[in-house]
Amino acid sequence: MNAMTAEAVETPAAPEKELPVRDRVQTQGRIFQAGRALLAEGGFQAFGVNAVARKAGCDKQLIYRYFGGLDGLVDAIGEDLAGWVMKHVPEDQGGRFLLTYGDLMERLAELYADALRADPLIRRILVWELSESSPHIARMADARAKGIAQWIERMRGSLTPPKGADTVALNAVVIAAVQQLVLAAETSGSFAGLPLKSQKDWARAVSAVARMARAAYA
Amino acid sequence: MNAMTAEAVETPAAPEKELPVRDRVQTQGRIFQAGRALLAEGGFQAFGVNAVARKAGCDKQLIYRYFGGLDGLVDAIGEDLAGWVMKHVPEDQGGRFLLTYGDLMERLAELYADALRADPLIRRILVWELSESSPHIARMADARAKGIAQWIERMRGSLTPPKGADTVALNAVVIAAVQQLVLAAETSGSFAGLPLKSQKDWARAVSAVARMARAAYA
DNA sequence: AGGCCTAATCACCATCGGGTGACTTTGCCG
DNA sequence: CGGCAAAGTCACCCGATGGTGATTAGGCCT
Repeated sequence: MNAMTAEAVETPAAPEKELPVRDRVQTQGRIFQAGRALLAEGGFQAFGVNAVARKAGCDKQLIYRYFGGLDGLVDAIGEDLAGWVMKHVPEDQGGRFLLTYGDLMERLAELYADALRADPLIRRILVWELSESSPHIARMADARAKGIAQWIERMRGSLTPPKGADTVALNAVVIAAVQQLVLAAETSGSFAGLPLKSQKDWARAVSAVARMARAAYA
Repeated sequence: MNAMTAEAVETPAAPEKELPVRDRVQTQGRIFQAGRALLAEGGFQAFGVNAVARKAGCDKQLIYRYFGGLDGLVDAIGEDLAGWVMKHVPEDQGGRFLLTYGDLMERLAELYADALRADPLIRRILVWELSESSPHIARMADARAKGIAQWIERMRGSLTPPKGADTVALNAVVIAAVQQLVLAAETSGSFAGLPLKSQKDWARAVSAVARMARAAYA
């Protein structure tokens, strides 16, 4: 600090030093975003106190102070993602009329695939959910399941499924297929011989899901 | 060591000490099995040189000597699992006739679900594949994809799919749905509101997949 | 100016991870 | 018996991790 008296005055424009902000909410925000980014980029493996602090450009102690540790940070991120389905899956019907329950399922597959493919963070969290079972994760999964259910409820409108169709199970299957395909695509770029890279690949995959969903309700 | 002269002779029956085996192949086997078990129980997170050595009851150095490190061990395990699909999915038709392509897909879903549910190790590896992409993992995934393709080829016999059906994509979707459901069941016990615990739950889920698969080929 | 609250950092701890070189034991073979 | 190669163990190194107590530095208010 005393070195600034003589020579540092020659560079008054604060060259690189990114001085600490000394603003609690802003620092909280930086930590939060660092956590999100880290999770989105490297998954839960790259997620740790030290890594987050490094990325946020502050001391890890602050993570404990402001979030009560990693668990608290995860909770905060999870809470922020609670309404993810509603936020990221549009409610309109994209100009189409949903005349049948099959139409609805087809649209669900499309939208869900698009939403997942557009959001790295949620993909990582989905994988995380498969890797271990902790309270936070369970809560997040639960919130998402409820969100999906609500979304379907809203989109359904007055449509009624054919008698004898197990809509809960069929919904789950459609969602499961889409989800697995998207997750697998990230690391391997294909699944069971089906390439999943280009936009055309995805059109093909979604079309297959749609065909099955539609047929199941015919 | 010199303490054995006077007092240790009173316990000649080797009470607890599990002396080292000094048999290379057997020790290799113990390491191998320890790796498998560790992977099956705790997933790739619990998998490490120290953990394997601990479980195998030997020094970790031997892992480097006999397998060339963790990577080598993973390769060995992966190689052993190469023909997994063929080994664990029966070839017969369980007394049924597969009259249509839809029958085939339904049977595929059933068998694949059973096989996955019966094998913790393969489930962990599947999750691992979603979590990161390393050469080993890629090789394992590839081998499995080929195995599935071969199995279908064999089961198919002389059945021909309807014209206009994208069999590769439809296969992938069925496999994807089953896989996601099985993996999700392990940690959360349900998926998108569909419970996946009891045998009845599974019958319901597989039935939904089967209905969709069958319908898609109708 | 002095004091005070608090944001932020520093220094440190124990632990565990992967990895390596030197060492000891054992059985076998001439 | 002597010795030698193989099986196995020990003792380290290094870096990174989660976690904590003490300390510094900055703004604000009287």
